[in-house]
Amino acid sequence: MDFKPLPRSFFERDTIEVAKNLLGKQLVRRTEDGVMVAKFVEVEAYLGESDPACHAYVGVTPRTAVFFGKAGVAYVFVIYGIYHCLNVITLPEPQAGCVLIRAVEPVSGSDLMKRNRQVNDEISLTNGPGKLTKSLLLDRSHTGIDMTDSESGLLITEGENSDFDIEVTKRVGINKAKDELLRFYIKDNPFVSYPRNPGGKSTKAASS
DNA sequence: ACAGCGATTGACT
DNA sequence: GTCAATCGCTGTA
Repeated sequence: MDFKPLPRSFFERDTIEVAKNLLGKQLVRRTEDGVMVAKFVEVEAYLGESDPACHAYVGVTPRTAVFFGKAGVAYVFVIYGIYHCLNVITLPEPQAGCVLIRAVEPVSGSDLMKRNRQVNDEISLTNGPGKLTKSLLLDRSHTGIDMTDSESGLLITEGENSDFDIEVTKRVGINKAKDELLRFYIKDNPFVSYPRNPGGKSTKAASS
């Protein structure tokens, strides 16, 4: 199976722009057991050194070095010692920023995802940041993978359509900069995680 | 070396 | 609605 990844220039833009434009695009995950494809339906923007909620707020450390490198690279971290969260690095080097992938919708390979996560329910397969990483077999070892490389085991491609509304709300589960409206998701998509729309606004999908 | 904490989830009252 | 699981990262010593 051959996939054409989005170019690095797509990710070398303002983090909010990248976040909104990632909705509807597709994540391709290749493993020894098969290929899984999923559509981005919910994301959050983390704005780098100026954003108290962003890991890169503390500057360059062993963990955050990847933020200051190339855009389009994966950053996966462990949360609560149990779950993993997938992010995509944004902005031209050496600026820091990332987009957290909070939910995706399976496009193909959901049988493999079910096996990876030991569940049968389609919705609960990928409707949360810790759930989708388990379904797609992602962990810290994937930090640094270039998702603009067609040979990569993890890459991002164009989506099927961009005909949807985008809703905007506060980010979920954080204690710093909690009022910033930096969570974006596809309106009415069943794979979007809780909470649905706590005082959010709706806008038309941005093209590209 | 070690204490405190966290971009979550699932189980339980 | 509440709460615990569990460990990598960071700051402090």
